[in-house]
Amino acid sequence: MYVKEDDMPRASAAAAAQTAQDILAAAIDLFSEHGFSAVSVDDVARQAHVTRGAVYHHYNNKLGLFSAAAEKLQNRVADAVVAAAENSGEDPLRQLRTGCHAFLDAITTESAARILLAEAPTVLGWCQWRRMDSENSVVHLRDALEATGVAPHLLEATTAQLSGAMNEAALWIVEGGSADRDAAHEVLDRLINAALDPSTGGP
Amino acid sequence: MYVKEDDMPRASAAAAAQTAQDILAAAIDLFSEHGFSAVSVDDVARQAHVTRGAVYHHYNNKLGLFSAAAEKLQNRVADAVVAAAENSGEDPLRQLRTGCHAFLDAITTESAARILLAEAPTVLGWCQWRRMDSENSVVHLRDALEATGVAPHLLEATTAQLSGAMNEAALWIVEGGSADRDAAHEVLDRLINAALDPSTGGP
DNA sequence: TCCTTTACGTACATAGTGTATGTATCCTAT
DNA sequence: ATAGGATACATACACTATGTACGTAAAGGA
Repeated sequence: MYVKEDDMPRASAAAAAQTAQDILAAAIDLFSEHGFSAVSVDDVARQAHVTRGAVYHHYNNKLGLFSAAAEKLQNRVADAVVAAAENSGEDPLRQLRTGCHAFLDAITTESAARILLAEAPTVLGWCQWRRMDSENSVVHLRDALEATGVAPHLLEATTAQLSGAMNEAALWIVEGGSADRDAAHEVLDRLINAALDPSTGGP
Repeated sequence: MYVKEDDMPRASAAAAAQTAQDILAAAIDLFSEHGFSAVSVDDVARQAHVTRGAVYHHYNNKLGLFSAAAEKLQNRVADAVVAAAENSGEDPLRQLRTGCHAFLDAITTESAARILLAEAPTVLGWCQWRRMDSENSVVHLRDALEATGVAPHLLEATTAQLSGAMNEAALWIVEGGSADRDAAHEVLDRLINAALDPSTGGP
C-alpha cells in the first residue's frame, strides 16, 4: 500500500507543473552524470520523488524525457550566446567572435556538454538532433558567418566544421582543466580567422 | 530442435576464427545501419547464422562486440591515412595535408562514420573511446602537427579542434552529397593553414 | 452537485541482456 | 590410440527495464 510522503495536494495545475519540472531536473542531473542508457526511468522517478507513472504521464517515453532535457539545456546555452553577442556591439565579426567564445564557456558549464554534445546525437538520432541543433544553436553560427561575408558555397561546410571544432573543444575542456580552456580559446580564434580569410585557402 | 544448415565441421580452430569474423562483419553491418541500441545480440547472431551463444562466446558481451567492431573500422581508416601520408613524400606539411584529406575520404566510406564518430564515444564511454582514438587515429594528427611546428602549448588544443572539425565534416558529408565533399575539403584546407600559421592568431 | 479531465500510482506483458548448463568436437599428452 | 581436458558452440533460465493498460482520487467547470 502506497502512502504519500507529503500531504501537499499534488494534483493542482501548478503542482503538476512543478512535478514535471522536478522530473526534468532529475533527468538532467542523472543523464549528465551517468549517460542515457545507464539511467532507468525508475532512477529518475526516485530522484524526483514520484513513481514511473508520473514520468510517463508528463513525458510520453524515455526518449521524450531525454529530448526535453536536451532542449532545455540547449535553450540555456543559446540564451547565453545570444546575450553575449548582443552585448558586444554592432560589428558582425566581433559578434561572431564573442558568440563563439560564449558558446564554449556556456556549454562547458552546468553539465550541458555530455548531454548535448556526446549523447544527444546518438540517442535522438541524427535527423531529430540536426533539426534541434539547427533551429537553436548552429543557426546563429551560420547567420554570423554569413554576415561576415563567408563565400556562399562554403557557408554550410564552414559552419559544420567550426561547429565541430567548438564541440570537440568543449568536450576537451570538460575533460581537462582550466589551463586547457585558455588554449582552446586561443586556437578557436585562429580557426575563426581562417574561416573568414579567403587568402588562407588552398595549399 | 536445431539442425545445422551446413554440415561443415564448425568446431575446428580455423572455422571458429571464421565464425568470429562472420559475427564481427554482421555486427559492423547492423550497428552502422541501425545503431547500437536498436540492434540486439540476437539480430547479430541471426545475420551471422549462429545463435546468441556463439556471440557471447567470442565476444564476452554486447559492448565487447561493439568495441571490436569499432576497433576494426578504426584500423582500416588508420591504415588508409598512413598509406596516403607515406606516399605523399617527405615534407611534413604535405604529409599532414594529405593525411587529413585521406582521413576525410576514408571515414566517409564503408559506413565507418556512424559507428566511429557518432556512436563509439557514447557507447564505449569517453575514457575508453579517447584511449582507443588516441592510440590509433588522433595520435597521427598530433604527431603531424608537431612535426610542422605548432606551438607546444597549443598542440593538444589544436589537435582536438582540428579532429573535431574533420569528424563533423565527415558526418556532414555522409548526410549530404558529393558536392558537399569538395566544399568540405576546401574548408578543411583553410583550417589546417590556420592551425599552422601563428600570424592568424588573436583578434 | 455532477461529470469530465487531469495527475498520478499499480500491475502486467514483453523484450533484451547475461549467465549457467549441456553437448559435441578438437587437441594434447601419455 | 585413447583418455581427458579444452574449445566451440546451442539451449534454457533469471533478471532487468521499458511501455502500456488500468485504477483512483482530486480539480475545475457546467
